[in-house]
Amino acid sequence: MAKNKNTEQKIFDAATELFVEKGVDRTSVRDIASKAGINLALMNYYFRSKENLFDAIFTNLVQKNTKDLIQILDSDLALPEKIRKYVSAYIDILIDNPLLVSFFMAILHRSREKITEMEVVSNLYGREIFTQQIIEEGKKGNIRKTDPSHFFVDMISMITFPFAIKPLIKHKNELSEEEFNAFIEERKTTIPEMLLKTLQPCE
Amino acid sequence: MAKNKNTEQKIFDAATELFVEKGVDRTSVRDIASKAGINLALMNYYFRSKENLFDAIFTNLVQKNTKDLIQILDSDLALPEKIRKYVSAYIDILIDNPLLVSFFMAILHRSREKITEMEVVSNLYGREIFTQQIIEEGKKGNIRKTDPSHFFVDMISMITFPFAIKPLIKHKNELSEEEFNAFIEERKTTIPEMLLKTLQPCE
DNA sequence: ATATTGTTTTAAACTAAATTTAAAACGTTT
DNA sequence: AAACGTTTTAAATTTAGTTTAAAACAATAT
Repeated sequence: MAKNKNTEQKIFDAATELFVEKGVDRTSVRDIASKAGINLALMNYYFRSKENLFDAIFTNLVQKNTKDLIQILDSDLALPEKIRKYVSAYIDILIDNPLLVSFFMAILHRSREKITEMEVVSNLYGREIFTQQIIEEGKKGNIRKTDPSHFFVDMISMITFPFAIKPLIKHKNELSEEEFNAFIEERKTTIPEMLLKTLQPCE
Repeated sequence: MAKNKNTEQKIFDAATELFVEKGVDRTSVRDIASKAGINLALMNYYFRSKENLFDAIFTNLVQKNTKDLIQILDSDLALPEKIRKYVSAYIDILIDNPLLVSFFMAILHRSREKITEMEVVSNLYGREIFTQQIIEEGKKGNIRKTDPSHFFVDMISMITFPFAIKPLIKHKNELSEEEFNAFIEERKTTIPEMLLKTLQPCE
């Protein structure tokens, strides 16, 4: 009974480490088995396939890291504060978890449709409270009338995409790793600035 | 002599079609050979590897489609007009070439570094004239002083990323294919609006 | 016209990786 | 300790990409 959980966990842990280290595709099931000190076939016994194992790890990783994000969107903070916090928290997560970015890329690559089926991801998108908040504030005239679906897409695009093209940004701006991180840190203020400016009612 | 070009082209065409249809990873070299009606080994004879064939197709595709984009950025149009045209042209390209998006994802997935080495892609990024224009206009006080590298990243993020997460957007907003395209069409105006608003000097 | 040389094509082999199978080992329950 | 379910193992199978060695073909020189 203890051994049971143990083996499954050993596979999970070994795979996680290797996936971070070498990327999903460059990690073979044999690598995982050898690192976990188990037989090759056990990977298929516990997780039906490498793909499945990947999903399990990804789901776990997203779940752990995105609770806060959802809480922020669903909170009763005022829009400016909420947006600043959200952007900042989201960026911190992506800085701390390079794995998350490459996993996301891996999924978008394999089959873009798949992302829809993954509840953990789907859950992050289009929170009702935040959507309503933008509509309400628009009605009240506190902000310019804004389509929440565009606004949300704008926001997550500006947060996420730069991580996807990190090597390109580094190369084109001749940034070291630290300088890239500084660049990203700057975005914690530039992105909310831009978003809030669009929301301004003043013409 | 004719046969020569013929075979190479047949491989190229068959691979392109299959890559669109099933994605790069789910297309085997045997599929390509069979569709092109050629022997398996010819794929390696003409293109050294599947990866190479992929690169050839991608490079060709990008080259064909991005000449206009570069021209717009390098033109002497005023900023507002330039931004509107660029966003619109870029979106049109991505609507017309779903392959471009999935290829881009494929590359970012395999090795994010690779994108840096691909001149066709690297060329699109950080055009000197556009960068200078933003700095100059800032100095003249025509626009708010703006960091061109952030501005450019914001722009391409908002243009590109929504295509990457198309299934998620469709699903969450319950959009049909046509409605998604309409949504994207709207972005031809919302994105420039947002970008131009950030540039406004008025405080 | 035929031999030589270079190019293109073929069939078969090789390699590496994921997955499946069938049986052995282990534990629990009766 | 017998029977049953669970876990583990070693070996086989399958699927891909790539390589090899030779055959077919084409062009040119003898």
